[in-house]
Amino acid sequence: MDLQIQYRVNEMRASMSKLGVNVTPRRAKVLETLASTDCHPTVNEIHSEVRRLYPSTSLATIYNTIELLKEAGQVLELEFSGSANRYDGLRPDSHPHLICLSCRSVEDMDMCEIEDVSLDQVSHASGYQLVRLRTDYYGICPACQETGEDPTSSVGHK
Amino acid sequence: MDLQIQYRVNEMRASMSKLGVNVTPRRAKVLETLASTDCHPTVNEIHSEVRRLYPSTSLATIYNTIELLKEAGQVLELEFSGSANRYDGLRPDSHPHLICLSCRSVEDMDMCEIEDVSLDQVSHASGYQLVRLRTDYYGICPACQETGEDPTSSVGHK
DNA sequence: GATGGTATTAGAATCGTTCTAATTTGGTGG
DNA sequence: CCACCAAATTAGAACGATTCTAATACCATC
Repeated sequence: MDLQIQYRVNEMRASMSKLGVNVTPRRAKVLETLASTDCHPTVNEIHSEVRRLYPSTSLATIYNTIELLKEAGQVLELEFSGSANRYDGLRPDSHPHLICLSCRSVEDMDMCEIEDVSLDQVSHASGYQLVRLRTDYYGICPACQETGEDPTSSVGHK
Repeated sequence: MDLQIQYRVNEMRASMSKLGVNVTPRRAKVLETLASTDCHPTVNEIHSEVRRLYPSTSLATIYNTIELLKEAGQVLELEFSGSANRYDGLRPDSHPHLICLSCRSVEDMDMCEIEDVSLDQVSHASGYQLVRLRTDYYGICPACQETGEDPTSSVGHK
C-alpha cells in the first residue's frame, strides 16, 4: 500500500481509537478504501470494495463505520437527495467541489486563487456557531462537454 | 396579497407561460406559497398550504409544479439527503444559506462583505461549464444556542 | 354536446438509509 | 483450554422522500 495512503489510514485509525472504537479488519478495509481514492465513493462502492476481501460484509457495516468516522471527524459527507451520498476520507475538512450534472462525478476543486471565506468571519457576522461549510459548483465537466452534452437539459440535476 | 409577492408571482407566471405551460389555479397557489415566505418550505409544507384552498390537491401536483418551475429557472432547490428538500422561490439564483444543525432551519445569508466567487472565474479555471453554485454554512443558530444545544452532538447532521 | 389534450389524482414502486433482532467474534479471567 | 461478555456483524424489515403509472377530471374548441 502506498505510503501516503498508509499514513492517512493510520490517522483515521488513531482518531477512531481515541473514540474508544475498535478498528476491526472490515473497518480497516473501509478506511483503506476511503484513503485510496479521491473519487468520493458512495456507500455501495465502498461495500463492493470491502466485499472483495470479506465477501460476507453487509451494507450495515459500511454505514456503521462511516458513522463512526463522522463522529471522529475523519470523513466528509457530501449529501445528495436524488442519489447516494458520497464520502471524502482524504480531506475531511470543508472544501469546495466540482460536480458534473451530466456524469455526476465529484471532484475536489483546488484553486489557490479562490480563498474560502472563513467560518469565523461568517460566524461572527451571523451569530451562528458554525462548524462546517459546503461549497459545490455545478456544471458540465470537460469530458462531458466533448461528448456534446447540453447543460440546460440537466439543470434540475437528479 | 402583498405587492412584492404579487410581483414575484407574476414573474414566475411569465416564465412558465414562456415555457408553454398553463398556470392553473393549483399551480398559481404553489407559486404564491413560494413567493410568500423566505423560510424555504418543503414539498409537504407547500402541499399543506395549497390544500387549505384546494383540499383534494395531491402531492404529485406539487412535485410536478416545482419541476416546471425548475425548468423555468424560477426556483432554487436545496437538496438534503436525510430530510426533505427545501425550495427558494424568492431568489432562484445561487446564494449562500445558513443551516442550523439543531432545528434544521434554513436562512438566507445576506452579508455584503462576503463576496461570492463568480461562476465565470471558476468556470475558466476549472474547465467546467458552470451553471449553479451551492454554498451552505452549517452550525447552530442563535436561538438554539440559547436553549443550550451542543453543536458537536449534531455534527453528523441528519 | 362531443373531442382531444392537459392537469390531476391515488396509490404503487423505487431507492438510499436506518433500525432491529439474532448471530458471530474475539479477548479475558477462570 | 474453556466459558463468558461485550462489541461487531448480519439479513432483512421499516422508513421516508421522490418518482412513476394508469385512470379520471377538466376545459377549450369545434
